[in-house]
Amino acid sequence: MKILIENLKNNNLKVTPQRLTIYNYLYHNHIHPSAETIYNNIKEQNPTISLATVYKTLKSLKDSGLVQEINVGEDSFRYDVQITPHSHIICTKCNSIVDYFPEDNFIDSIQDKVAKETNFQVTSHQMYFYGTCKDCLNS
Amino acid sequence: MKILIENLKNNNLKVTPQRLTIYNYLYHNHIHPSAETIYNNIKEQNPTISLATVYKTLKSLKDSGLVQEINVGEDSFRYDVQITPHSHIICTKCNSIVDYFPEDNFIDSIQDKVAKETNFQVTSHQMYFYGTCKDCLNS
DNA sequence: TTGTTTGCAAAGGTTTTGCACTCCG
DNA sequence: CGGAGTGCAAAACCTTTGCAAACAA
Repeated sequence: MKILIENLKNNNLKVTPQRLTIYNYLYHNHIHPSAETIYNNIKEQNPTISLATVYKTLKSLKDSGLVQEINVGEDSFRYDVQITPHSHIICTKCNSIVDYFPEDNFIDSIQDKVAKETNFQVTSHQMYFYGTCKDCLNS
Repeated sequence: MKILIENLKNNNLKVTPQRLTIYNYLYHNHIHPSAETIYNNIKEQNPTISLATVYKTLKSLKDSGLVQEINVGEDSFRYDVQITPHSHIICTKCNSIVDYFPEDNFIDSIQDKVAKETNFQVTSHQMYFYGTCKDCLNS
C-alpha cells in the first residue's frame, strides 16, 4: 500500500478509502478482473461504493501508472496491477488469464528488432497468447 | 475477390454486393478501420447500406477467417484483411496502425517457448507494439 | 421458391458525464 | 475551508438483435 499512497501523493491525488480498497483488491487478486467484477467483489465491504467510482478510480490508477488496462477481445476491459512488464496468456475455453513473465533481455531484443525494422521508437508492447490451459486440456 | 467468393461459398454464405464492397474496401485500405470508418467510407458508393449490415458482414468475414478483429486499447474494434499472420505497431501520437511481419520461425520460437513454460497449448497470439512513428518523431 | 441477408429501429452492455454532497488535506 | 472525490442518475457510445421486406441461389 505504500506504493499506492506515495504514488497518489506524487500525482496530487487524494488518498481515499475507495482508492485503497480497489488497489488492494487488485493487488491481492491477480485474476485480471473487469470493472464490474471489481465492483461486485468489493461492495460487500464497501456497500456504498458505486460503479462510476470504480471506473473513475481505475482511470486515475491507470494514468498514474499503477494499473494497466488490458483487452483480450472481450466486450470489456480488464485490469491488472502493474508490477513488472509481463504478457498474458488466455485460455479460450475457461477465459482465464494467466501472467507470463519473459526474461528482460528477451523482450528488449524483440522491441529492438521491431524498432529497427519499422523506424518506430518503440516504448511499450502488449503480447497476448491464446490457447488451452492445462486444466482444460485434461478435462 | 476470388478468395472472398470461394470462401463465402465454402461457408454457405451468399455473395452479396454489401459483402463484396466491405471486403474490397478492407482489401485496398490497410488502415485498420473501425466499423464506423468503413461505414462512412463506403456509403458514398452504397448509400442505402446500414451500419448494422457492416457489423453483420464483419462478423461473417471474421468467422470465415477472412478478416481479423484487433483491439489496440481504443473503445472500438478495428478490422484487418488477414493475409498472413502479423503483428501491429501503433503510433500513440497519430494513432496510425502499421503492419509488422516477423519471420515465421521467430513467431514459432516464441510460441514454443511460452507453451513450454506455461503448460498451455498455444494456438495463436496477438502482439501490439506502441511507440512513435517516423513521421511523428520528425515533427 | 426458400432460406439468407438487408435495413431500420430498438435494445443491450459498457463506460463516461453532470451535479450536488461529502470528505481529505 | 477549499478543492478534489464520491455516488446517483442520465447520457453517450459501440455493438447486437428482432423483424418485415428484399434478394441470392
